[in-house]
Amino acid sequence: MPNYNNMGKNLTKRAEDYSKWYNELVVKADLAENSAVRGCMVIKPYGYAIWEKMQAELDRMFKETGHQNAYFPLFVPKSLFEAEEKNAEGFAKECAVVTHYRLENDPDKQGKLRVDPKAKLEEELVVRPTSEAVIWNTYKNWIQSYRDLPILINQWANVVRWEMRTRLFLRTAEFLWQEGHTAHATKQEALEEARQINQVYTDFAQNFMAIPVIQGTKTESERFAGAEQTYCIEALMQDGKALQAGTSHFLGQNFAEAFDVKFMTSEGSQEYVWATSWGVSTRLMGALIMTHSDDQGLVLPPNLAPYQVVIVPIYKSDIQLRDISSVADSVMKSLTARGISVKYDNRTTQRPGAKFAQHELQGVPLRIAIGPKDLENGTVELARRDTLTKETINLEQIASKTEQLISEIQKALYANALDFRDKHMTPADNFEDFKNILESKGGFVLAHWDGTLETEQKIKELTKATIRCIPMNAPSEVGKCVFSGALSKRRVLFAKAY
RNA sequence: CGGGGUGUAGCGUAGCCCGGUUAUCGCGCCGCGUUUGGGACGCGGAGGUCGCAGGUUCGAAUCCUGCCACCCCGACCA
Repeated sequence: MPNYNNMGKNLTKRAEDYSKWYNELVVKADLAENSAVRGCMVIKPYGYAIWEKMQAELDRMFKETGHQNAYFPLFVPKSLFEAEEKNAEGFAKECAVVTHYRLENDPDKQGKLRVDPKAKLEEELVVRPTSEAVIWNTYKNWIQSYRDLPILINQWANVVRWEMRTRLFLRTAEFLWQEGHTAHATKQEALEEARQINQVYTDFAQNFMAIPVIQGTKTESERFAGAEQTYCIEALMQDGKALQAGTSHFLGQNFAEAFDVKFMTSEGSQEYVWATSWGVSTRLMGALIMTHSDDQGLVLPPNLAPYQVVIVPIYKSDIQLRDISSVADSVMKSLTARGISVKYDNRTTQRPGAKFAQHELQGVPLRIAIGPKDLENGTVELARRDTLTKETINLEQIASKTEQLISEIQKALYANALDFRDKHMTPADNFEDFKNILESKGGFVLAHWDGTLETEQKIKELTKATIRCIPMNAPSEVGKCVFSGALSKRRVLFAKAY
């Protein structure tokens, strides 16, 4: 059993120890914990149930846009991995590599095993940090003609990136994600695919997770290794730091050239195919936690909650519990009939106060309490997690009221997060202001940039802020670079980032 | 991999500088009873190779050396 004592109460959200707050929240809300394996995490059942909700919705959206799921190997032979140079270079420093395939008894240490030196692999296997290499090597055999295109495939998988420093959900050595890999006959079609997925991610984040995001493109230095253009969505966390929440890449013909994937056009000529890849990961759960949580714990948008409503009985005797349970049962039936997910928490081992605290910590959107008074009056108590307010309503109203509140909460969470985000999106027209804003209130800073790598790096050096994206729908506006003073056509989005 | 910090029961900790009975306290856990509309209370109980390995000493959680793990800051990154 998790230790719920003093949970919530201890979570104080101060900027300087935000990471501690965040880590505690994750562990205490029973979502995940550090594993004994370096840099990896254990996703616990409640956390995984949230991930499953996300998967289901994304999967639905991908299929609606014509994609299919498939699965490719975990291991990438080194020679395949290095085929696309930029990509290989970009990931080289963080690869786990399999070099042997057998252990044997250690002759020097009783009962211990050692790697069998005779079992060295001819060619090392890289544990995929991403699957472009294996997939393109496979696509090569699938594509001959323009009639074979497009290929629109998504894979749900785990990947490994041997990061120096890890952080629950945000940056773990192994993480779960989906990665889409598509092949197209024309550049235009591939570009449209990358943009379409960016829009899918945006809709998902905003409508489903209630996380407002800014759509944009990455600067060259922040682009995915091997991509010609990277589209992204950027979200703002409550501590004023930005988080990249999802990316889709237009890969040009780089991978097609590297893996020799050609097709014959309807005119009979040979051409390289055009590619995209895109992904979101369990990092999105980090975004969820850091966007909506408060000092009482997690706050879940109803769309993502493993159960949207919890019913807590309050009773003195077994007979009372029986009566309450029969009311709870009919409430559950009427809610379930409307597609609302409900859990009846009739554990006899916890008292009501402890249950209230636990469900708040776990972010259950609505709580219904039924006690002796309610039995007498034909009422129930309905409490909202997001506002922490309670009201007593008549039993007959419960289903309609609950349904209404669920959609209200979903909207309210988005509206609140959007309000916070907008209040932390500040224009800056000179470097002094720029620095001050980053120091004092944080968040996104909208500033003119001269478009050079030097300026981008210099600003990063001086302020730790990076260009999160060049916003997609930004109006063009003539101005001067906040750092160099050179001419600029539009503002870009700066922030300190995770 | 560089800088800083921390390892004592499931969790959080006191003790360490200045070595000395049976290692402190809270939570949690187990039993019994009373409780149950916001994290219950009483009584009783279990639980520890003080991160690991050496060394100094009559004696080490405490001092010394080495190693390991974790956390924070940097570099890197979904």
